[in-house]
Order: sequence, then structure tokens, then C-alpha cells
Amino acid sequence: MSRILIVEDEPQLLRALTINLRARGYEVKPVADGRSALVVAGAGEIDLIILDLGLPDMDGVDVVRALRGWNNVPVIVLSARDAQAAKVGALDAGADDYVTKPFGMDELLARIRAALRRTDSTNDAPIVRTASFTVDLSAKRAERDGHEVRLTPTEWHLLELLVRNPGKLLSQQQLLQQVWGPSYATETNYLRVYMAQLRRKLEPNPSQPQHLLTEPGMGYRFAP
Amino acid sequence: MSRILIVEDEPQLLRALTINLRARGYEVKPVADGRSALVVAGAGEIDLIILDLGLPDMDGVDVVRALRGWNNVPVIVLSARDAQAAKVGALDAGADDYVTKPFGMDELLARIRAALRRTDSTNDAPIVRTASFTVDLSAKRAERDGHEVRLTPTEWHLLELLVRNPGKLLSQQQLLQQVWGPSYATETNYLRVYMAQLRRKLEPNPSQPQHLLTEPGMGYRFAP
DNA sequence: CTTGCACGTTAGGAACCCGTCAAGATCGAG
DNA sequence: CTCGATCTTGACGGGTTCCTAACGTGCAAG
Repeated sequence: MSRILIVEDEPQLLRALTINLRARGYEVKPVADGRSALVVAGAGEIDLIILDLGLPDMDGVDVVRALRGWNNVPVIVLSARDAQAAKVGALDAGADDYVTKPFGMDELLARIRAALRRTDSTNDAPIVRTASFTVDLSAKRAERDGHEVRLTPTEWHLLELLVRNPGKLLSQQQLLQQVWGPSYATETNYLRVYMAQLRRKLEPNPSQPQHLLTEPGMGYRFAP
Repeated sequence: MSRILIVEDEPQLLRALTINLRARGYEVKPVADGRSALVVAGAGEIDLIILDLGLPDMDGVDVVRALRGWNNVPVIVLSARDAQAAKVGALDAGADDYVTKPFGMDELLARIRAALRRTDSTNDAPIVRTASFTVDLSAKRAERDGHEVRLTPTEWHLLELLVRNPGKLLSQQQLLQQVWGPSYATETNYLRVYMAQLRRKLEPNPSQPQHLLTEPGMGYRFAP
């Protein structure tokens, strides 16, 4: 069964969550602050993290960011009802889902199942094909019409994000923060330039893209 | 069977409701003021609360607000016909639905069933389907008759709020504040414009909407 | 019937976003 | 140091979205 790391400073809630998840057959590691969370996560063997944003020692968003530096384990964030901004920040930093307090145990369990299901399915499809090009994620190669296409590191990073989330809309902030880092969230210029380059290299008709799509005002989407 | 807390200061009505609901098999806790309501609710084991806004000791809106601090049990508000403002306030504070006095027992029972059903249904499906359209919240995609429908950021934001609270009535203030920000709470014009656009894009017959419903004077509701 | 109110509908200009291009700036290899 | 590749930055035109105000409609009260 899956191993879950719970990071929550309220002892009552931490205990309740631990008991409930153990009762469902999960293996649970409860910790009460961000530092311990990073240590335990660093030790590996964790399939999912449940993280309260309101921690005593660190900003929860920083915890997510630190994790994302070397790990892609799914993170579900817990946040107070009024902490809208922190929630958004955590998602941008790479959290997978969020639950607003107060929440029902059923809802949390459902989101845990969903998150675990997601990682199961995404890891075993390293080659993505479309009508006009092919991307091999494990070999880091892209092909078009049988010829290999050379991509720069930045181009590759951006393409990988899009292709790993087929059909899903990725916001500009999400993309910018993942590719360029947290402080570049407003440099939408970069996105325009690099999306144009990817299209020029991969799309048959770059001015009418069929797979690397723009959703005005919202972000970009890869259509398989 | 479900446990219902009734908060009502008129003894006659309290008694009538209690008898009626018990006859339907619900377990009922009748109380006559706000303070007792919070105590009983705090003890837990309550699946739904029916709350009269005209209480002797506390403003009903404050009761809702206090509840929402630590609990997300559904709340149905009872209000006199002329207490329009209080009703809206209660919805903004987090109430789920309202019934105007005088009301029929059938109507109240129907709303009770709806509210209980809502919490039962495991909320893990980020894909919402109706007879005429489909909304995928995680991919940020909307479909109608198999075709994708393009929504602008504002349209999407509004639709997402409605769809994430199926069956629940969202007041105009709630919607305006969430989508446009706290200072736009009175610009009801925006809502009319954007609701019309959503209906035009999603409803088969926009002038007779079946899923994006108006509650005159109160707000809007998404009916699955 | 008149009046007032809330909602639906429409349209146009302002503000914003995106694709494109090209010229520096930076970096690493030889 | 020189050179090429890559990344950053700024500017512009065209398209989309948003805001705003006006008008139309249905309903209920007087």
C-alpha cells in the first residue's frame, strides 16, 4: 500500500488524519513542521505528501518549491478558507491539488486516490506521438517527419511540461515558474518567444498550430 | 439515517418540524437559540442544519459564520419573506440553501434530500457532466455536443465557481467578489452579461436555461 | 394601466494579450 | 580570445477580451 507523509502542525488534526488514513490501509508518516517534512521526504520511500500551508517554521509554498527541486511526488495542500493567495502560490510551485479547511474526510480520501492514480498512469508513457511529431521523454529526443529535431534545453523543458500533461491547460505562471524559476512568473514574453520556436520546429504550419495551442488569457495546452 | 439539527425560536414551528422530520426517519435535535445550536453542532454527529435567521439571541448570519470556522456541514436557512438582506448575508457567509417562510413541508424535505445527497456524492470527479455539456475542471475544458467550447478567463472563472458547488445557490455578491474582487460586489451588471454568455455557449436553448439557473433577487445556481 | 425593479441582450471602444521579429547579452567550446 | 549557440529584451501590429451603457422584457405592486 502507498506511503503518505502528513505535514500538519495542529496536533489534533494530525492525529485524526493519521488514524483515518492508517485505517484505510495507508502507511503514514506524521510530522509537524516543514523541516522534518523535507528530511523525511529526502529519505525517499514516499508516494504522496499532504501538506498544511500554515506551518510554524516555514512557508508551505517554500516547502513545495524545495520538494520540486529534486522530487515529483504528488503534493496535496491543506489551506484555510481565506488563504486563497497561498493556495494559488502552492499550486504554482508545483502542488498537485488542494483541499480547503474545513474539509470532509471523504473528500480528502478521494483526492488522495486521484493523486495516486495519476502518478501511476503518467509514469509509463514516455513516448508521445502526434500526427506531425514524436517526443521520447526518456531519451530526450524529438522527431518530425522521421528526422530528429534539435531542441535547446529551455525549449525541451517547456515541451516536456506540456507533453507530460496532454490535454491539460497549463497556466502561464505554472509554465514560467517551472521552466525559469519562481521569480519569473510575470515574464510572459519568454513564453511567447519559446512557444513560437517550438511551433516553428515541430508544427507543420506554425501560424496555425494543431498541437501546441494557445488559450488566450489562460495559458497553453498540448493536444495529442 | 441522517441527523438534523433544527434551530427555530417559534415553539410551534419547531415542534411541527421535529415531528415531521422524525416521521420521515430522520434523527432530529431541536434547539431554540443560536448558542445552543453552536454547542450541539460542536459536539459533532450532525449531518445537516436547518437554521431560522430570526433568533432571539444571535444574528443568524453570525451563527453560519461561526459554524463555517470549523465545520462544513450543509446549512439550510429559513427566513421571513421580507428578510431579503439577511438571507443574502447568510448565503455569503456560507449557507447552502434557503427556504422562505411560509413554506411547504414538501419543499423543505426536497431541499434536505438535495443537501444530503450533495455531501454524500464523493466529490472526486473533476469532470462534471450534464445533459447538454461537460466541464473538465482539471484540464480546464468545456464541451458541448462533442465539440470543445472556448471560454474566456472570466467566463471560466464564473463557470468553475458554479460547477464546483452543484445545486448550491451562490449569491450575486459571492460570485462578484470571487471573480472580480471584493470591490465589485455591486456590479450586478457584469454577472448578467457573463451569465448570458455562458448560457449562449453551453445551453441548448439559452433563453430557457436548464443548468445555469437564475434565482431572482438572490443569485445563481448550477443544476447538474 | 402605470410604475418600478430585476434580469436579459446587444454593441462598440478601451485595454490587454499574443505572435513575430531582430538586436544585444551571455555562455561555453575550442 | 573568438566564434557560435542560446537566452534575454524591447517594440510593433493584429486580434481577443473586458468593461460599460443603453435598451428590451417580464413580473409584481400600487
